[in-house]
Amino acid sequence: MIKVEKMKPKVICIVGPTASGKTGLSIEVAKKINGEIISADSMQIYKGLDIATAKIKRAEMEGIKHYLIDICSIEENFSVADFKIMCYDKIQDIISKDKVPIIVGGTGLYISAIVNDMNFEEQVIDENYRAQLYNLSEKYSNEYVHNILKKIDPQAAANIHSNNLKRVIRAIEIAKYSNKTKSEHMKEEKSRIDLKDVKYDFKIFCIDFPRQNLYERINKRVDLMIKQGLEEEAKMVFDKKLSKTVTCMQAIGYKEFFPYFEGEITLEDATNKLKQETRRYAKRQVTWFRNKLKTYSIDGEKNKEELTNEIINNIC
RNA sequence: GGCCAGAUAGCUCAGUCGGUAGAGCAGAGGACUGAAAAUCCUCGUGUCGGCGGUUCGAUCCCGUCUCUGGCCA
Repeated sequence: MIKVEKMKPKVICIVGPTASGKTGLSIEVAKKINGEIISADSMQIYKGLDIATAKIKRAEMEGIKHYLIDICSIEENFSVADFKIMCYDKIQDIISKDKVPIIVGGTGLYISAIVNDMNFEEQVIDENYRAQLYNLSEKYSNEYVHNILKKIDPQAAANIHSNNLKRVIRAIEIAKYSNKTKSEHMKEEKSRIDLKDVKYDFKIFCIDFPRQNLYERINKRVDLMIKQGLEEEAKMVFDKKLSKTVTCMQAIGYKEFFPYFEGEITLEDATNKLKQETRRYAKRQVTWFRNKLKTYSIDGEKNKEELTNEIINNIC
């Protein structure tokens, strides 16, 4: 008896904390398996944010096609929901060309959205309502807003700490503007994954380093960024005087320089702060990969060729 | 050489009127579904510089030594 099963197309994901060498490795893998690369990086989406985001340069691509880089201007809004739609489109495009999609990036939520086929419905974001909720928290307390959520979605409220205002408010918004609450959405997703009702066969590789080693790489890379002109890029962002809610104001590599531009700290202080923030970010990334994704761990200290072979051996 | 002030967590320091100690920072772990490079939660045992003395008991008092600052020669 031969069991005939329709094979799902394979999609390779290469994840890892910042400065782990994803970019270089992904090029090698793409060359070997006739692949094309989709970036899963919440900041490389934006045009003009180049040095701080360690965006790949044209010359480094070695002819491999890259998608979802430089698709928004700094002032535009972009979210996981947009990413999910676009990324699924690109996956389909690449497969239809008989090539292998390789998703490469460090934004854990973006990877999860793809791998778990998260469902984002059409939704309007009501800035006024959001502001109203923020006002309530200031006027009364975080607990006050948390209590509002408790009434409409107790399960979500139990999962979100009352101080995590951003999340609490979002959960309230979901309940108000969609026909389901947040916890109902999540239940649905879970059952979909349990039924393995996902379109692709995702193979996720995570580049791991001993922490100390990774931190050294980060420190070195920040120094390199400075040499490449990070200060100027940060000044460009600074001079735009954007509101704090604009995405690029959250990127690591700009806001750390602002006190320096204001004359409050030295360049050295700013650089050290930047290194520290990057290290902390890497730690959060590692936590996500470790606990949210089922990854195949590869040792970042091995050379690119070895790693490429390891990946290829594991996808066949 | 003399005088003074220090020496306590990886760092900066607080404190114990004598009952073996705690903040900030650093660091670690965790959460995460439309801002995610964001947002949020949890975690503090260290010969209280060495050696003696006083004391039931010393990180605290006394002596001495070492080291680090400062001042005077």
